[in-house]
Order: sequence, then C-alpha cells, then structure tokens
Amino acid sequence: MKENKEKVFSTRLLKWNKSTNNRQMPWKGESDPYLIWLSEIILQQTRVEQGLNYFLAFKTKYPRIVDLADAPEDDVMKLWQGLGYYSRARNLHATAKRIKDDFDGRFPSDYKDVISLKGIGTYTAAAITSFAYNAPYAVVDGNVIRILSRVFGLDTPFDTTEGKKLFAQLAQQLLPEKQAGEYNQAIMDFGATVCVPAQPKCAECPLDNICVAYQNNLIHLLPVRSKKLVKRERFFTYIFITDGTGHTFIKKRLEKDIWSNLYEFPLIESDTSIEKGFKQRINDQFNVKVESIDSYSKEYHQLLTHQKLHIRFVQAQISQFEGDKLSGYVRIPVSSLAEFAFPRTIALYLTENRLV
DNA sequence: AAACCGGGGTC
DNA sequence: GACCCAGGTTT
Repeated sequence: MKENKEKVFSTRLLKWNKSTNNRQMPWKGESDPYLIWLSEIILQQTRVEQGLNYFLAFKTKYPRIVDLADAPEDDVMKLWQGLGYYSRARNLHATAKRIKDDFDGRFPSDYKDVISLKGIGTYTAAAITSFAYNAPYAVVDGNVIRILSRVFGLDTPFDTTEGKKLFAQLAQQLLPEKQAGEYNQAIMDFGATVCVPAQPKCAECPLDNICVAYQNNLIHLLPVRSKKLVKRERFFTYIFITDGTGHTFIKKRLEKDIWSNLYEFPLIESDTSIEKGFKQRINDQFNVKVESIDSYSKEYHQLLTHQKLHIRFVQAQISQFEGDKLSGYVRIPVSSLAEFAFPRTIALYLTENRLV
C-alpha cells in the first residue's frame, strides 16, 4: 500500500534535517524559553543576519527576564533602534514585566498562557512551546507557507482568512507530534535554504517527486498573495533647532503612527515637499521666532511597508529665550543625542552631520 | 476582513 | 520597483 503524501512529506523533511549541516545560530538548540522567545520576537519579519547582533546585545544586557522587566523602556527602545517594527520592543518589555508579575518571573509553558502574552501570536507560541518543551504545535511562517503551497499545489491566497486557516490546518496535520520541535526546526531551515522564494534548489530537493509545483512548472507562481500594498507618500521636514547654547529640542512620538516611542525633532508634515518659507512655517507651527535658517539638507527617502517618506532636515537658530515657548519638547544638549532612540533616517542624518 | 507596523536584502 | 523576511495587533 502506498504511504500517504503527508507521511512521506514529514519523514523526508526529518531525514533531510538529519543529513544536512544546517545553519548554526546562537538560539539553535536553546532550551531556555526566555532566549527562544527573545530570538523569535527579534526574527519576526526579520532576516537572521539582520537580527543576530541585536539578539546578542539583548542577551548580554538582559540575561534574565527580570533584567529586561526592570529596565527603563527608553533603554529597551534604544537597544532596538534600527531594527524596525518597534511595537515588538514595547511588547517585549511589557511581556517581561507581566511574566515577572504574573508568572513568578518564569516563562510559562502552557500554550494558552504563552499565546496570551503581548507580541506572541500563533507562530511564536508554536515556536517557543515546541522548541522549549516539544509541545505539538506546528509553526506556520513564510517558509512553511511557501513549502506547503508548492508541494501540495495550493493556490489559495495565504493572506486571507481562508488561506490562513487552510495552511494552519495542513501544517498541523503534517506535524509528527512526538518530534514537534525537531520538525518545526527542519521545515523552516528547509524553506530558508532549499525551497527559497526565488530560484529554489529543486535539483537537490528530496520532495521533488511529490511536489505539485515542481511537477507542473508552477514553482514561480506559488505561493499566491491576494493583494498588493498601496504606499502612502508623506513629506516630513524636521527642524533641528539651535539656540546658541549647544542645546536642541526633541520629543517622543506617542501618537498612533509610525515610530511610536521613538524620538524626533520638531516636525512639519505636509502634502508636498517644502522648499522655502521655513521661517514663517516654523513660526506658525511652533510659535517661535527664527533668527536664521542655517542649513537645508538633501531629501532623504525611507520606504516603509505602507508608506514612502520624504524627509528633510532644516537647522534653524532661535534666541535662547524663544526656547521656552517650545512646550511639549524636551531641551537637551546636542552632546546627548546619542542616548535617544531615533528612527533610522534621523540617526543617519545625525551621523552624516557628525552630531552624534 | 483589512489596515497598519520598519528596515534591509535580493532579483 | 516588487517582493520577501522565524508575524502580530488594531480597527
């Protein structure tokens, strides 16, 4: 009797995993759920190479959950600076505090407790519980979706409710329950090294003879995404204010928008690029009298998932007295700018202009 | 169900 | 320029 395809799939993946020298990473084979959790949060929508140094920095600075829980949030944001998706850092910190308070400082082991934590969804809960406790929960990430859509020939868009349900059910069905951790690790490594998005290595693929996409030349058509993103264009003009005393003004972004909890300079946002009339605009928006405009930067471009940002920096000089009018802003020494967490483009501007 | 949330790498 | 990455939360 012919073995069913699901069984063949899982068996071959496990065999492939044993026979391959997979990527070695600091969190591989880690048994401490705290470090597994930390690595998984950092790696959400993030490449291993990009997240690696951040993981090491966090592990060094916060060796235990309580160390992270007791840290000032601004310190956590600063360490996260440049990694993006900053809600991950806020949730990481909030969850550390909750574990300290509600779980006696020990990372929970029950799936239902784990997924109740901020910043932990189905993927991360499955990853943590399977890696740390070999709990029978199948991970579904970009790698898994890509592999399943190709091998099983599924053209249901994965970014829909129906698609998410379909891939989750199939992934769970394929999971060898007694080898959950090993299998989850195997399928993601396989997606990252063999069944890659472009130019997958089908010639060395152990699943080629059961892969619907390979057999039917559909590799480049799967997986299917339902819709493409629309980008909004925004124009930011940041005012780097000098008041003749070596100080400038910043504030923390607290609105529901990009870069929440990061710092920025006084901002003028507009529908188109601003090229002139800075004195008047600064006067109107911030109620300060500008003595002179000292410099006018190039336009920086920053691409976010849903937005294209046009960012320019203007250095404006005001009198020392005028600084008192900037309510809501913090007056800080220019020499202390390096202590604050800034969005990537602001950090870049500061570096290029030797301000940090 | 759809929108939103960063930054970097690849083709 | 489009797509992707060890996704999750909010509306």
